[in-house]
Amino acid sequence: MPKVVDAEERRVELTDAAARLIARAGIGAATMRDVAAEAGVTTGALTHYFADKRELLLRTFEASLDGRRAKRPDRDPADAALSLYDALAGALPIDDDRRRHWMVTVAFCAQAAGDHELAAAQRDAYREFRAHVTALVAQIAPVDSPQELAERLIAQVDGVAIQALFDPESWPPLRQLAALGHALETIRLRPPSVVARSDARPCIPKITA
Amino acid sequence: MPKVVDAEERRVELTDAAARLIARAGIGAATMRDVAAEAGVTTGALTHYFADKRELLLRTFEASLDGRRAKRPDRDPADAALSLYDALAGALPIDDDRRRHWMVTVAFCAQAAGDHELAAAQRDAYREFRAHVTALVAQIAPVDSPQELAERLIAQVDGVAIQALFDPESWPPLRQLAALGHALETIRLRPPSVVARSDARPCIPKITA
DNA sequence: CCGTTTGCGGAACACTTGTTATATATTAGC
DNA sequence: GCTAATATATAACAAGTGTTCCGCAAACGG
Repeated sequence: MPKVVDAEERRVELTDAAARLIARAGIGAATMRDVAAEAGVTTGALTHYFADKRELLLRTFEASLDGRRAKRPDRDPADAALSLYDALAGALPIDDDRRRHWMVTVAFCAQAAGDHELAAAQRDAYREFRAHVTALVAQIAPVDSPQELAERLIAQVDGVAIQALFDPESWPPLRQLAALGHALETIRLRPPSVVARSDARPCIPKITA
Repeated sequence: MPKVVDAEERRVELTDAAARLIARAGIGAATMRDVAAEAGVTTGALTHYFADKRELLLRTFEASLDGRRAKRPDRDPADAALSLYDALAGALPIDDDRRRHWMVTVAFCAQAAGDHELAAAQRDAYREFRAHVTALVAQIAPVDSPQELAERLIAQVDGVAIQALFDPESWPPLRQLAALGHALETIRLRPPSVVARSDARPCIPKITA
């Protein structure tokens, strides 16, 4: 056997370069040659690890997802409130990493239009995220529909993220986090069942009017 | 003078074709020739009305914005609540028109990465929308910060829209409108006296920005 | 009716694209 | 050291790209 090289690790390096390039110069600048150059190789290496550009893009998106998941701080799994906060904060473009992931996501969405398989990947990623947040919400607040509450939280965060992406001046990180904090307050404030429960984990103060 | 033709109207026809194509097959399929074909002309006509492809894309985005604005039902301007509902519902992909606009927006965002001018156009469009919604909110609910409430409403709607775009099965129109309705309830449920924002302690872990 | 100006089809151009094929270097097992 | 297999550089290719240019048809002002 020849030169030993972890193919999967190599793929990560390449998709990382692709992500960097996409975030910096847009999907239009992400040509095969340029991605290869960004990774410090040539197209020969690229085609060796990816069947075609479409697969490169798909893997780049998935690798970006995995990267974000891996970067979630591992907290005490019993503390669902903190985990929920981490999950939602992970979707805010408040540092280069998260901003990069959002750029990749936007580029991927644009490419997914008219491409059934890419669209399915995007949809499934969202569904998984929703399931994750829903489970956390269910642990914290036994509302009648944890899924709807989770969707509301995700929508809130994503909406802020979209605006922050192209108007960072109006949305400095602290402001984004403040918006997230406000959204999380609703867990304690709105559902009457939660207000009644006094044993709810008191990470966020219960506000009594 | 030669054949009389309203240049601006012609441009709208062309950008309309571009928008249709982008929504149907993605930004990648929106080549000069294909856009021309979609409009029933050739590239000669396209280049006659737009300096280059970049300008075509920019105008397509702006035309899509204008088109949506024009399609807002003109209600009694005194009824700010209805106007607010219209404005927000206009951002939900609940019919072909609105879905088309969202597809154009996503494609535009993807292209705006790394392009300062396009990014500015996207940002300004958002800011204008925010100002509009803020004004309506201020008319309805005299909260301490109508802008923050407006931002929250917009974020909620946009977040739902993003998810609905690529997972329409999970987000039929009625469900999207239900989410909007729920978001609007907060205006009446949380009057300024109850909000009590000043003493809301953020007992949430800090994240380095 | 004529000259001029505009609208636009159509082809040509220069270049970039994704992809494929080939050559070379590198390494593991024997 | 030989062989075989892999990793990657390099070059070539065909298709498609945005853009430019030319030419003709149409229609207004005179």
